[in-house]
Amino acid sequence: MNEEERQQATPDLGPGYLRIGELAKRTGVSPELLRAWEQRYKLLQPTRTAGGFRLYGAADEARIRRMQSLVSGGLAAAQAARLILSGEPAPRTVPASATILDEEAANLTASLDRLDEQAASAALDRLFSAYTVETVLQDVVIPYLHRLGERWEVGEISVAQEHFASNLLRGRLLGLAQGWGQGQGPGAILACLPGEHHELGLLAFGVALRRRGWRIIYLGTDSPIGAVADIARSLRPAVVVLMSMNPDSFLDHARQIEQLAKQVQVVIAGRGATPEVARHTQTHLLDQDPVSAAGIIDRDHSTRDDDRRRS
Amino acid sequence: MNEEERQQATPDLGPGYLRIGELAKRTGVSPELLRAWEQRYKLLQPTRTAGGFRLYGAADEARIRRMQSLVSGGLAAAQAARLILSGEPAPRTVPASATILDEEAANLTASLDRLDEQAASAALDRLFSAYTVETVLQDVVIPYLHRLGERWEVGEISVAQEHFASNLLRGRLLGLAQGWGQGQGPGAILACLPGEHHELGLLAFGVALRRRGWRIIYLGTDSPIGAVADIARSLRPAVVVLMSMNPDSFLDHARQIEQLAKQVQVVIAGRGATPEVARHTQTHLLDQDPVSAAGIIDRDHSTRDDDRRRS
Amino acid sequence: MNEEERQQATPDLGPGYLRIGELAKRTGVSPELLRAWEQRYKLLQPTRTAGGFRLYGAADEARIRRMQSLVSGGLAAAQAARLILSGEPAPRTVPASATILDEEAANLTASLDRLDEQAASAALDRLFSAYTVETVLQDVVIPYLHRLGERWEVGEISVAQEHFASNLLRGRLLGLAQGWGQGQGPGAILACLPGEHHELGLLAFGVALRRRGWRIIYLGTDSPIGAVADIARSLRPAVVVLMSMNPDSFLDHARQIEQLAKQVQVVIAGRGATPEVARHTQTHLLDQDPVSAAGIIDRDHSTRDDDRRRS
DNA sequence: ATAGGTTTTGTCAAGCTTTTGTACAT
DNA sequence: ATGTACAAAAGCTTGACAAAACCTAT
Repeated sequence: MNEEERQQATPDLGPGYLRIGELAKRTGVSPELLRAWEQRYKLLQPTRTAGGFRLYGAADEARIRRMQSLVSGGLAAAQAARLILSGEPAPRTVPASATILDEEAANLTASLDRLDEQAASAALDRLFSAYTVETVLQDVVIPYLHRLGERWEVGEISVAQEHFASNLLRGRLLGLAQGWGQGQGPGAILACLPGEHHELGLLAFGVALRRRGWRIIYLGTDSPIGAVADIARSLRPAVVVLMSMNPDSFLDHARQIEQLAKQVQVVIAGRGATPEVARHTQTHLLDQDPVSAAGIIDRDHSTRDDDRRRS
Repeated sequence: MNEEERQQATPDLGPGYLRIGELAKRTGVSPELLRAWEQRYKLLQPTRTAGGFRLYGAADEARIRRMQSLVSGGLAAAQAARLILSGEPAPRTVPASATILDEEAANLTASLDRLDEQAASAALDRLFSAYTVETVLQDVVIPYLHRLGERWEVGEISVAQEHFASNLLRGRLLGLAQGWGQGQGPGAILACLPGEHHELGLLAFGVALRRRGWRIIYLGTDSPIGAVADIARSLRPAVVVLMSMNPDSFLDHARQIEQLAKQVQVVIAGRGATPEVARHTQTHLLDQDPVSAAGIIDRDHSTRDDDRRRS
Repeated sequence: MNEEERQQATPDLGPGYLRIGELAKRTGVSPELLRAWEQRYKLLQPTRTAGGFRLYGAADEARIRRMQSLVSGGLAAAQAARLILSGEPAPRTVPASATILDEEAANLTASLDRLDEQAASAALDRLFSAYTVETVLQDVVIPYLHRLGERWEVGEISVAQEHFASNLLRGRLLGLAQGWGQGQGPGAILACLPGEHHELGLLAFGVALRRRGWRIIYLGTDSPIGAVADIARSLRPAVVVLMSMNPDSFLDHARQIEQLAKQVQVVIAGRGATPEVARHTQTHLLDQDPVSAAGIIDRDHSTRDDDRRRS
């Protein structure tokens, strides 16, 4: 049974539709205990079938969940029941959490390794709800990608695992990227050089930059310089970021890049972006991790802006 | 047989065209069970051939599928049938192929009603990953909050349910709000007037405004005007937004608000923000839903900005 | 009288006047059965020669073909005949109010062309909130992608526009894909062959298949067959889908694919998947649009499942 | 928690009828 | 060509049954 069906099956009206077994399965409270709570505290008053079976409704389910949360919060069952029946709001308990970061990071690695999408997504959810996007990217995602590359090179990991993990992370990053073209902030065009198909780092960079209020125009993998230049001319972004893992990629298109750099600020990134390449192409070099890089670009731009205003 | 032919073969009108074997093949429910459901629950009322063979129509097929979904969702057959028969006033209503938006929205409501945090979070996850933040806020969250309020007034919903839902949604909105003070965009100070404890609308507004690149300084519920004014003086935001559900709240602090409005653009929002209040306090009125409101504020600000540049 | 003579003996009484034997040969329905249908259901009312021979026209042939299609679609003969005689033109599933659909589709195209992320996202939101996922994919996204390809070939569109649009759509599809590895349904491994970097079609297929309850393991672009095989061995999916736009891609790996096809059902798709390739590699061919293809795979699997259970 | 009894629900079987494609005699 | 016959396939009704789920009470 999949989740949607189960949820569909819970209409929020009327007399009661769930038999005790299903209610038990849904809430995790045993049928015996459900009957006990009914008898002892009158917590529930299910309707009955002609034959005598109990039938519970959505309100009953809510009451049970409330009961669970109160009891697990330390209240005695009788008190919890009284509280619920009196209609008082619950004192909410806040589960405090300590250093989940490393734990969840390990979790994520393990989940991705065994192609368990659900577990990996859950781990990412927990991470994103406990830490800032920047922290998760910088301390979990990027390091993970590095290790993924290394493990792949050593043959510790199959291509399939690598693909699976990349695709899942790409999906999450694109989720964070949603709407990153909106707004009034400075614009940035992001592109991978022709032949380059690794885009996760660039995506992470884009997300981090967006978080600082920038407007992102994302061209993605394998983008011809000419196309980037066209767009740059019409959109006049504050910066163009070109990424490649291979230095030769940059050198092969050195002339075009240099040309582009005369019209707009061009920044090069990725393992292929070396000081030498930057010198050759008259561009700026970005060799930090994506999140720091976004910080630097942002700072740079604002100070330059400030200077302009001052003068 | 290909798909089109099969669909062609299922006209959705009239007396019925499928014999029991074919219906069984299509739905995966055995002929015996189909007859049992008919006899026991009157779930189907097929027409008959002269010789007595049952003939089913598309509506019957839909009913069977609904039945399957409910039963696989844990309902007992009798209850599932009752539900289907009760919820079907029109002979031919919409087949359950609703869009994900409606489906998940209904899902969210049901989950929140029965205090099922996990299911509610999952529904929100699906919504946020399938739709823009703006759409989810405008078409799901805000309408839900309205209905929540109405249902609460009518007593259709318990205090616990209302608290549960509010807290969960607040958590999600705060998640979206993460890092919203960063960046270079125009700043906005958001605050609820003293005594005002409803902040969800204001949060949604903040999120929408952030998505347009603004920098949000959020003071939250029950904020003294003096504190707002202090911060406004030091941070010089482009706009200050004051919210309250109660007109008197505004009027009680009219003088302070008017004073504040002389130093910075002040906008009032919430059900308590009436044209009269705006006139009294020399402020601007924002009476749309939070997402549209954010759009208006943003547009206003950029045009004013443009004008300034032009002049 | 031999065949030729018989035909010669049939003077042109006008276009399309057929005697029963010829009609039988054309439609594959035996003369006896044709007469039976005429008598029992009045399905046909052929004119007669002076000697009493039946003469059928084109309309009769059409009726027979319709009858065949309906019957092979599961209808009983009597019902099929009734349907045909009732004179309705095949109640096809009509796309609801095609106007909004087309309008928003045009909107989407325009937005994407001018790199307006916000507008494009909004258009997609409206589409997804008004129509089924299947409808939007089949009637908007897939056609759009086709046109995109064509326009790109003709040079009507810049590479940058193509990249931008692809990335945005990919983001949305991945959003819909969220959680698609979960659940209990049959599993499918999806991969593009080595060298193939177009994945949007495959993503759409995955989304559609997920909507039917399948569990998706997505390997994405440029996946070595070896990796696919590894995973297939350990996960034992119900089907493996390989996609490529280039027939040579398939042929280059024909041996590996054939090997894989011995262990698990392999289906090939994409423009490169030709009947010839399928024969060569002992795989099944999928040449419909992604959404229909998902339907076919799903039906195939359930019927095969049924058969197995029955035997 | 267990024991002993009841309800619910899917499945099966027996004996008979209808439907439908095909065969045969005139 | 016609009309009738026939047999396989598919269906109908009634009745029964057993596993699963549920009840009460100890």
